Amino acid sequence: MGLYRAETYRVEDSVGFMITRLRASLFAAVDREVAPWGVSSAQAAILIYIAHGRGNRAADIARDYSYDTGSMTRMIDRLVEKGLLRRVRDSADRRSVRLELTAKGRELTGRLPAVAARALNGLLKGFTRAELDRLKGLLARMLENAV
Amino acid sequence: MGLYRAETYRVEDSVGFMITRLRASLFAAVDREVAPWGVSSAQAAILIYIAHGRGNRAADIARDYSYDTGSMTRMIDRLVEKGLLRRVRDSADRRSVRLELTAKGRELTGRLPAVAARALNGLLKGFTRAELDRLKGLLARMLENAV
DNA sequence: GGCAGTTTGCTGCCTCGGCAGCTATTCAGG
DNA sequence: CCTGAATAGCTGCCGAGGCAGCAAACTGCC
Repeated sequence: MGLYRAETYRVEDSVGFMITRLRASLFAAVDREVAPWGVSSAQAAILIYIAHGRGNRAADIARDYSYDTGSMTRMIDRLVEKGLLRRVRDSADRRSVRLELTAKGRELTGRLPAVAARALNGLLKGFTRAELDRLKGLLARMLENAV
Repeated sequence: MGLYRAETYRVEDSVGFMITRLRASLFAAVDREVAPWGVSSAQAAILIYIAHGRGNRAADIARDYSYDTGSMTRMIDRLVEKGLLRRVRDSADRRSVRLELTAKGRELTGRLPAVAARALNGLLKGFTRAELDRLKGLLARMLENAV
């Protein structure tokens, strides 16, 4: 019925296994670069999101990244504590908290996309543009199948 | 120089972002199925590894999954506590701990590959064998680039 | 206006995983 | 045989996420 079958299932042959290792390797590469700046790869992703202006409420980020709102609260706690982010209560919808980059946060965030691009390019060494597009197409189809 | 550039970097366009979401979705699907049996997707991966006989020491698993040995210790703690695994000190090399499935562990582990296959097939709906092979080939090349 | 249902964010509790530091054991070279 | 290096596992500490439960605020419908 499907491409994988229980009887022949091998961990090392699983797309899930490969994806898991790739993710770990990618995050580790970014972490190595941004750790001296006092942030982590996960924190960097949040900062980039806000800087790109795709939304600035915790709920926006949680939805787009399909993160848990509880995780978001604590993630923002850490970023606020580091002086990179500011919580501003929304006067129109008093449930919401608007997130704003501080000057320090903006300065740091400017350097982050280059790190992300470098880490990705490291994994994509030897790839042509067409191969990257093919890969993204396949991954996008898997994501559409995901709930 | 590379396929990704800092100036045009967009999170939603990043292979890293896609991989992260796919991994989360896959693990969540497995978790939903195995949670009633009292284990998690991460624990299931360990059990399958041992059942397949590719090694039965904590260090083997840590190396093959590139896990931290401290994480392994605690993971094994949880599996032992659930009565699925047994620690047996190796008499030949007294530093090592051999891991053995209990009867309960063997019984459970027999059902796990089917769950993994089902979850993967869910994400791969609509994929041909050739497309899966192409995807695995691209991911394998990225893994070779990884440290 | 009032009530039900939804959304937003927070909290406690849990698993997962990395890092650094430690002990015990084994191994390799002199 | 002895010393130094490598290996296996354990521990404390931390960040990351999911889940359930909560209060406050908003929305829609009557």
